[in-house]
Amino acid sequence: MSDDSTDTPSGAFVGYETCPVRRTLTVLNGKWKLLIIYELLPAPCRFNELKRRLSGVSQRLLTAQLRSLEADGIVDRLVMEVVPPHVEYSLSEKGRSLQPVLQAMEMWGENEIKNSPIS
Amino acid sequence: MSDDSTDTPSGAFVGYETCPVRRTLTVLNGKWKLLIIYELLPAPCRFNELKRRLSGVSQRLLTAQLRSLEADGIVDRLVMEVVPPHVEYSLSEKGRSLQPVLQAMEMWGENEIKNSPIS
DNA sequence: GTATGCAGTACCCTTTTATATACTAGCTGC
DNA sequence: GCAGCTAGTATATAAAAGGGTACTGCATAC
Repeated sequence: MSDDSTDTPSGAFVGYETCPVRRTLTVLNGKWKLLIIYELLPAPCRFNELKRRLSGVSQRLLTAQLRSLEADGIVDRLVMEVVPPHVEYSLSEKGRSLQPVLQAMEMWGENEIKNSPIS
Repeated sequence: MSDDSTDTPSGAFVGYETCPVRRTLTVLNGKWKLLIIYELLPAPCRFNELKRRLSGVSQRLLTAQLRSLEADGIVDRLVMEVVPPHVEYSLSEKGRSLQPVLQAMEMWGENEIKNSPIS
């Protein structure tokens, strides 16, 4: 693995520095990230409640994706030093600014469900 | 492996039948799918040109994701029986209707690049 | 005759995601 | 005392997705 200037961080698309869509997809790369943001849009949420609402994610993966979103400044993590532990996840301003993306997906999905219902 | 009603197709989110966002994310699940749609938005494109423009995808994966998008009715595949082979990929109406999603991502990415440039 | 382009397929390997379990630490409820 | 709650970490294993490269068959280009 040579460390030349064409290398991109793990999971990043070539050209993510200058292409807006590639940049966005690099940040949102991860199966659960958009869903996490979607669940946090209406209100902050604690870890276990988030896990229940996502129904299907393991705590291992949920932790990893939350940490990644936190590192990218999308999600804020507020730890209250009480017993039992209380950790609240919320969207940063940067995270909330993704709302139009989620909204467009929601609209497209609504149309899809109407036109091609599953059962 | 029991075949009860909670089973979902491979890659699908629990609740994709009724939740619009889960439904959209299920269709768009795949690292290159949104980027493929983005590249096809302005004009149809042939296989190898698409591969060059995506720069980073392997032909194996590009084929697989195009087939999946075709199965979901997002992309149309037009084969011209000539030598050398000429296969043109284009967006269906359903595919073009994803433009607002890409547009929202493009706008978010533009802002990101402006506020946190990489180099 | 060798090189290149097209649109893939076949084979193998690595990374990511999924599942499952055990463990932490203090507090509450029984 | 023991179980259960919180929000994780650690470990192991397995399945799924992603990635690299060689190869095809026919045609044109050199």
